[in-house]
Amino acid sequence: MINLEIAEIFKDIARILEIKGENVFRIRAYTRAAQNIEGFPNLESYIKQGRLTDIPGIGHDLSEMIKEYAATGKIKTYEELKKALPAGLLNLLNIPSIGPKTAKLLYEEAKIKDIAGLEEAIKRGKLTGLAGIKEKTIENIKKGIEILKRGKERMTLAQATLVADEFISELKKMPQVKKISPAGSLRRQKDTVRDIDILITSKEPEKIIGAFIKLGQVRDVLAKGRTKASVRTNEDVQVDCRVLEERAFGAALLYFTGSKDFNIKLRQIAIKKNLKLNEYGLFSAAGGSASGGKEQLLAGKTEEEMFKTLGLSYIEPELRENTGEIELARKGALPHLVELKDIKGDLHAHTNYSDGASSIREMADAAIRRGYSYIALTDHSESLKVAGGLNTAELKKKRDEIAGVNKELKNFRVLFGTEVEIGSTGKIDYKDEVLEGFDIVVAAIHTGFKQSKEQLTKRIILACKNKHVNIIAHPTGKLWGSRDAYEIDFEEILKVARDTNTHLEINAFPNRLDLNDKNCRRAKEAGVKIAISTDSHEAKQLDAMKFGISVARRAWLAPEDVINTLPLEKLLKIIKK
DNA sequence: GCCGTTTTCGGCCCGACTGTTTTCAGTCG
Repeated sequence: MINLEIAEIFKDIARILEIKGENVFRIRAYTRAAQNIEGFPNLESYIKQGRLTDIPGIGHDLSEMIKEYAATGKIKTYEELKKALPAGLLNLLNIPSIGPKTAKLLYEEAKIKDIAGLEEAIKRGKLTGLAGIKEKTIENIKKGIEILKRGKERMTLAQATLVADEFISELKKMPQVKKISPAGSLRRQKDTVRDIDILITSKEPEKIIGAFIKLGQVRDVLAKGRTKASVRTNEDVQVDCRVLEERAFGAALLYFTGSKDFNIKLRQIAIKKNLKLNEYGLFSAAGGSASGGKEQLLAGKTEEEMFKTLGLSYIEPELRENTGEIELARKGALPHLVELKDIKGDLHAHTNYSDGASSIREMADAAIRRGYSYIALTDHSESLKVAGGLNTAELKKKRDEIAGVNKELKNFRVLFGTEVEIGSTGKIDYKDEVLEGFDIVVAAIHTGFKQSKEQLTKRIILACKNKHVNIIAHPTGKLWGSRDAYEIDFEEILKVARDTNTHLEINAFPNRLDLNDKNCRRAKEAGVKIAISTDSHEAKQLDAMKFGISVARRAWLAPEDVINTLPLEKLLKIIKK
């Protein structure tokens, strides 16, 4: 996608400028622009409408570059800059412990042009003698190359939650630990997480840090100080731990939850109010050395008082990305975000009729235990043979069994559903008279991902136009770690979905999380309502709902944006086409 | 290079840890 391509270019430009030792603010501008552009899958429509400078961090120059890339596939400034440095040199910056200064030194003083060259130079002892580089630094570079080569991708939110829970439950056992909380992107509930931050309050930081680096899961200690340490686990996950005093817990939580951009914005607000914001608290600025002015702690214990003192209403962690939430917090106009307890049922789940492991009754019981009042059991349709798609005879049997279960259950309803195939031409694989018999129809693409953007878009649009299709499941087909999203004209699909009263799904299954937060926010803005569903293939998996909620909250969804927050009668009414 | 509820020019977030240094630059988050 064009936005990702341009984001990569801007990141590259930033790195080239870093090595060249350019103005740090100019570098930051490119970095920030890259981050923000990544979040605009619909960049083309912004270009068409001449709205590029509406994107935060995009001003005159960068908007020209974006237009240039869209028109010619190249950015002249970038092509020029690239000539200045060997292509492989930027890769050195991917090595932990090597930053722009070191990369520059290695290139200028040792003629190192890429990682292979660096390894060769280390072997031959060519690095010794370079200014500021001694044994320890060389060791760290070697380790850094190792780490890079083992190259862990980001974890899914579910995996990160698991790792963090493990660490937290171990550390909680220490009597010195007062408060403990995950922070960072995990607390912001991003769909994937690179490393894990854990925040602790205690009067005895050394003891905590000492115990932390000795935990069973820890393989390497990357850094260790009095109040802070970084380790890598046996599974190659980096975990950072930071210990502070209790009176700074709110300030620290705010700071370590981020995002970086959010923090910078908050500090700018503090400065304007003549205050200083750091991880220890919010302070009135020192009155200057002449007055011997002491800075005074105004807030720090809780996040709530931090926000309040900054003149903002409380901003939920999932929103903290500096994409407009701070401005709304200033006006007290933030949306009320959907919560797990708002969910009344699951609208996409499988049973042992197709490829699931649990029976109809087991799925119903599991849903009841979670406080739901309905569940749609949406087994695969006939053409998806690999997943045991149901033929007409099997459908009848399933419908009868559901009717029986519904008779037994009070205040709960099992919906007779299906997940149908959107064929390679957009055709649904059950006939209309069969589709009519379902309470709810979920449609999805499981084959033919390699088709062109136009074809894939057309398939989904045709599915939306089918009068029996209520929900498009996992609309972009992304599978974390194994399959990229297929390309679709999302804006076009949103229009048709809205006009045909078709709903899009947040598939809450941990390696899907599709729609993602950004697409989902676009859907809300376009007036498309969302279903959050787990796609469970076993009763226990209904618990994945919480990850779908995370996506929804990051997408700014309120309960009224989500159809399965509705009671059954209203739900059935609203999905009618 | 971006940006403005003090500004269209002059600012631009802040601190811990490391390794190499005798006071700090580089890296990281």
